[in-house]
Amino acid sequence: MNQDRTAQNWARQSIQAAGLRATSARVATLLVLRDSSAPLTHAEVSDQLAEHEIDKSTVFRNLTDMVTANLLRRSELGDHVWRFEIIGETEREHESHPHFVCIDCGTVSCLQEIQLSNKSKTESSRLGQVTEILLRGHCHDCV
Amino acid sequence: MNQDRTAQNWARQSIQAAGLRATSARVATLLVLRDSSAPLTHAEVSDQLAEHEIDKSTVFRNLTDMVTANLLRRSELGDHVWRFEIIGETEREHESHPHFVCIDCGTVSCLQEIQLSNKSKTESSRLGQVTEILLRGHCHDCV
DNA sequence: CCCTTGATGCAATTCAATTGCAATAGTAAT
DNA sequence: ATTACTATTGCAATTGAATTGCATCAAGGG
Repeated sequence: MNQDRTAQNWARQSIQAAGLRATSARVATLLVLRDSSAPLTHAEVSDQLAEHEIDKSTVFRNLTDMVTANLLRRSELGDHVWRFEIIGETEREHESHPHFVCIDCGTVSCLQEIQLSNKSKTESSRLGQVTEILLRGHCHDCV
Repeated sequence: MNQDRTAQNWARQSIQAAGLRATSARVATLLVLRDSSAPLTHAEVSDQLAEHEIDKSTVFRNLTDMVTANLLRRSELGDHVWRFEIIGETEREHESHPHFVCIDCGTVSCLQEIQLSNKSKTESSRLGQVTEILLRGHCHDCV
């Protein structure tokens, strides 16, 4: 209970800090994702929030709003379903570090510094300006 | 013309070798993908085949059939759209080359070889086995 | 407490993906 | 070349997630 109160305050503050109104639907959404160890699909979040009688279109809009506000990350694991997960406080600042996504469990890991070899840098710069590097594969827990 | 004939024979043989009937729709589909320097979406393939009066559901079924038959690779590059590309003869089916996706116009390009620096390789291998590398950014046309 | 404006619920819509089925066409056998 | 078998096709219809319109509601600054 006290725990819940603390968590709610945290959620409330996070949401407001991101410039959004701290509605009960958003607080509930954020807490669901906070308590999940893996990214959740829109449907999974919706299911969990159904008991709170929150409409799925509201869930959808809130998820995308919070992605825009940089509270959540939306990722695609290769199965054509969007998944959402909390972006940790510490990583929120530098948004452009490389990520490793496990295509089995969906876990997203942040890499400190990924460098391309010089040759690869040359080749990719011919195409454009690279702003994001994403590695996909199987994490050690899933292999 | 002679060129076309040769290409058609190649397509025909590839399809039959994969255990499928070499229908004109499949030959045309395979040639479209063969002549593309980047993976194409189902819609893009369909558009190109519209002049041959091939139905989009046929295109869809053929694409997935050829994926199953290991002639094509279906991949998801983070924008929630399936793309299809030829699996090169020399490529093993589980390996894929890196892609560059323009986050403005959505254009996808294939890269020959992207190498991570040694340090980065070490760091990523700590997390798991990397099977796919994806670069995102702004292509020259969009900057 | 009021007011403004963002957020919500519900219904409706969009759009790609997918399926059912009768007609058609590719292949191997004759 | 003809036949027979069945995979494949075209078309229409369906599915289902994603998305929007709009009237109503509520968060939070003043």
